[in-house]
Amino acid sequence: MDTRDKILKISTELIRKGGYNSFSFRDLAQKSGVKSSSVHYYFPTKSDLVVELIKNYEKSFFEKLEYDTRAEVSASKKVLALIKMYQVSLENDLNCLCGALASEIELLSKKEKLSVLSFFDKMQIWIINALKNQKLSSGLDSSELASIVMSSLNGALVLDKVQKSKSKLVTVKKFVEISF
Amino acid sequence: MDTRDKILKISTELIRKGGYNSFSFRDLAQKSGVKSSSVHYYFPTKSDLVVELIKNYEKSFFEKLEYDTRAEVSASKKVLALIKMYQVSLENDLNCLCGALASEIELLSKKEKLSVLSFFDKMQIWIINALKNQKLSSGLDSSELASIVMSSLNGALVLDKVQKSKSKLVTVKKFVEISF
DNA sequence: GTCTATATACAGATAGAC
DNA sequence: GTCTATCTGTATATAGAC
Repeated sequence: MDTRDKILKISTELIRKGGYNSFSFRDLAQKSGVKSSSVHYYFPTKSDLVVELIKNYEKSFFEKLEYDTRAEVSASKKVLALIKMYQVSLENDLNCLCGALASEIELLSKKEKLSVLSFFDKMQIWIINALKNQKLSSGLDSSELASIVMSSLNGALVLDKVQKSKSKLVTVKKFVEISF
Repeated sequence: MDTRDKILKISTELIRKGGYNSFSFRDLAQKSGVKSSSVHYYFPTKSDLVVELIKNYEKSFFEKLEYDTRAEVSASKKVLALIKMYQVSLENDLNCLCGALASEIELLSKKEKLSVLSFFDKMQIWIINALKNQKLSSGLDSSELASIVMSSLNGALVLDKVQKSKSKLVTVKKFVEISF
């Protein structure tokens, strides 16, 4: 992996652990084996770096999701693949990148905000699409159910990192299994 | 309000907007009309300040919740009062204090972590208790339903601040209304 | 209880050599 | 592409006067 990719990888992980203000160019420099001026060579400002890393995250997130559900037809199996991705995050003690940034959305620049928004809009569309033409046993329509899945998934990941013994992600999984 | 209370109020709001690292003692000083050394007079370290403000938040949060549900007997009405509190947060463009801190839990000191944990443990107990002896139409038991409510509530607040047009909190409300 | 003044460390960012 | 060196500003925190 070249220096640029190392910087992107390291900074993504740091945001997922502690948010936007939890790391500096010096941290990135040290962890990627160069000096901070070299980090600025690739990414003039922190905002440039963050915008790019969100785009990368979005791309690889949905590519993986598409790949993992390429053979699935049932709504439940598709959504379960999404949940699985959150469970992998939890196992690695990582937040969702955009979830972490969303909780400090007011501090972000316009471009950063729009990138975070794009991620969640895509996720919502993906879930709604997965639920299409599916008989739903609850009293919610597919768009509402998508909302609940998305909210609970993002909330559960954050809470499971705090309340280590009570897996809320597992409960979301059960909820999906019995709802559709 | 005296200086100490001002500092607590201001810092709570700042964390709810941008997290632990989004403000400094100088910010607090400026906004409360004193110098930063005076902030240190009340709270020697930032951690001292944060631990105290979490405790205050927890106390007033559950006092309000108890007060708002003092006359309610139905599980649904009780949980709706909790949801209402999140909706008020959203209207004021504020995260849940402990939600904001939870998403950067790894950066916190032991005492801070335990304070955040205490808040969510209390909330979980409160919801489970509200659901006690309630007939549930979904296939989840009361403790599982409490998990879903808690996760979706915390997730929805964060997401609603990003995706302004799609109120996920409203959907959580609808979910609770039809579930019990 | 609030101040001035300061210590020490670190932030984001840039100039210019190699 | 990476470096050294540096600018300017800010961070947490403390000493000591009033």
